[in-house]
Amino acid sequence: MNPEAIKVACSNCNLRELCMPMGLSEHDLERLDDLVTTRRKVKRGATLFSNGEKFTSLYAIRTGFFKTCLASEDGRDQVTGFQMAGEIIGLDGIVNDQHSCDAVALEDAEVCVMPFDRIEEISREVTALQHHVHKIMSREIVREHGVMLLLGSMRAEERLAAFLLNLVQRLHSRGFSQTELVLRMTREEIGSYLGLKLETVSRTFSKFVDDGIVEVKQRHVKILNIEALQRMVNTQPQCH
Amino acid sequence: MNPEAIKVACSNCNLRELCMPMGLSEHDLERLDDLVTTRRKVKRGATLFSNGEKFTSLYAIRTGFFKTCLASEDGRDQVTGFQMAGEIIGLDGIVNDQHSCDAVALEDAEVCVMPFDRIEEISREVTALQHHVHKIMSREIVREHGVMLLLGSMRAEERLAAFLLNLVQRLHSRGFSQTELVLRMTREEIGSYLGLKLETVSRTFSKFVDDGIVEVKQRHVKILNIEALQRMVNTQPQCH
DNA sequence: ATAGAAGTTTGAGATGAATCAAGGGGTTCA
DNA sequence: TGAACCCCTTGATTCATCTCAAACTTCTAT
Repeated sequence: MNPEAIKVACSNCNLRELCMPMGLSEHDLERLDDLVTTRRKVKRGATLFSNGEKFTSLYAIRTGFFKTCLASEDGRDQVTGFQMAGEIIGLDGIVNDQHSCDAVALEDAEVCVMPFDRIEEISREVTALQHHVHKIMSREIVREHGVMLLLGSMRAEERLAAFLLNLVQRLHSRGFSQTELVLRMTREEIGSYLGLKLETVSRTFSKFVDDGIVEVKQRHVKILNIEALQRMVNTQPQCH
Repeated sequence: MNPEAIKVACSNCNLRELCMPMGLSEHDLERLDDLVTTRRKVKRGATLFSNGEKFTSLYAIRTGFFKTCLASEDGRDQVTGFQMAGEIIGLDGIVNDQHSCDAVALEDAEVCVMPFDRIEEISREVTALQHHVHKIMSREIVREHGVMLLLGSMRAEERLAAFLLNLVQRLHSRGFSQTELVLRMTREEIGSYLGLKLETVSRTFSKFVDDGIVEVKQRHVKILNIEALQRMVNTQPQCH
C-alpha cells in the first residue's frame, strides 16, 4: 500500500461521518476503500461534468464548493444546488447514462471518483452501503421538495433567509461557525437558485442589514439574529 | 397459486413496461412476483401515506391518480408532483424512515405495496432490479430539477404550457390521446404545483382559449396547437 | 501598480401576478 | 330533484419583483 493510497482511503477520511462511509461498520468500511479509484482536482470555474456527458461515476466532494446548474438551449438557466465537502454529486446521470446538468467548482476543489458500477457491485454485498446509497438519493429528493416549496410559495426575504439558514446549518455540521459564513457564489448565482434577480438578492441583503439581522461585507456574512431568520421562514405571512 | 395471485403478478401486469418490472428479463421478472405482497385501494380524497408516518414500502400505482404535497405547520402548502399509473411513490420516506409528504388520491385508486426491505433484498440478487431502482430515484431527481427550472425562471403561461405538455406526454405513453386530457386536479392544485394562484391558472387557461391554443370545458382539455405550447416552453422571452 | 473586468449596490419606473371581490356553473349527496 | 357546496371565471386594484440604468467596489492579470 503506497502512501497516496492511505491518504485516499475512506476509512481514514475525516469526512467519513458525513460522506459515503456514514453508518458503515469498521469491517464494511474496508470494502469501501477499493471504491474510490482516483481523486480529481477541479479548478475554480472548471466543470466536473456537464450536461450530455456520459455518466460513469458519482463524486464525493473532499474539498471545495460546487454549484449544479441546468442550462436550456434557449438561455434559461437555473442553479439546482450548491454542494460542499462530504456531499455526493452526479446522481442526475444515472437515469439516462448521461449527465443532465453541469457541475461547476466555485472554488478550487477535489473530489473522490466513485465509479457507479463499482458502487452497485459493492452495494450488492454490503447491505449498509446499499441502504446508504438509497438514503443519499432519497435525501436529494427531499431536499428538492424543500426547494420547490421555497420557489413555489415564499417571498424574496423568506427565500434568502431559508438559504442562509440552510448554508450555515450545513457548514456548522462540518465544524464551522453557526453564525458566520463566506459565500462562495455570486449574487447572481444565489438569485438563480432562489428564483430571484441579482438586484433583488442584493436589496434583500441590504434590508437584512438595515434590520440588524445580518452584517454583510461582500461575501462575508455574519448572522446577528438567527431567530429573526427562522421566524421569517416558519411564519406564513398572515391573512387578515 | 390462486387466481388473485395471478392477477397481481408483476409478470402479467399490463403496466410492466412502465413500472417496476421495466427492463427485467423473463427470469428476473419471476423474482419480482414475490415483491408485491398486497394491493391497497385508496378512495378519492384519502391519503396513501402522510407526513410523519413510518416508512415501510414504496407504492406502484396500478390505477388512479395521486398528488404528493408538502404542508408546513404554518400553512404553506406545495404540491410536489402528480403521479399516474405505473409510477412509483414513497421515495421521500427512505432517508429518515418516515414520510415527509402526503400522498392523496385524486380519484379512486389502487396501488401495489412493495415493502422496501424486500426491494433491497431482491435488489442484491437481481442486478437489473437494483439498477432500475437507482434509475427510478435518479429520474425523480431529474424531474425535480425540471420543476425547479420551471418555478425559478418561467412565467405563468410558460409554466402552464410545460405542465400540459408534460401531462399529455405521460398520458400518451400510457396509450391515451396526445391531444386530449382530463385534469384530475383543481385549479388550486395546479396553481400550487406551478407556484401560481388559482386565479392566475384560470386566467392563463382563458388566454390559451382566446389564442386558439386549447379548448377547455371544465377539466376537459383539448390541445389544438401543440407547437404553440412547445414554443412557449422552449423560447426564452427575448431581451431587446 | 494599474487598467480592465467582474461583481455589487441603489434608484426610478414598468409589469406580471397576487389580492380582493362578486357572480355563475357543476357536482354531489340527501 | 333540489340545495348546498365546491370550483371556476372574470374584473378592479395593489404590490412585489423585474427591468433598466448608473455608479461604485473589488478582484485579476498584465
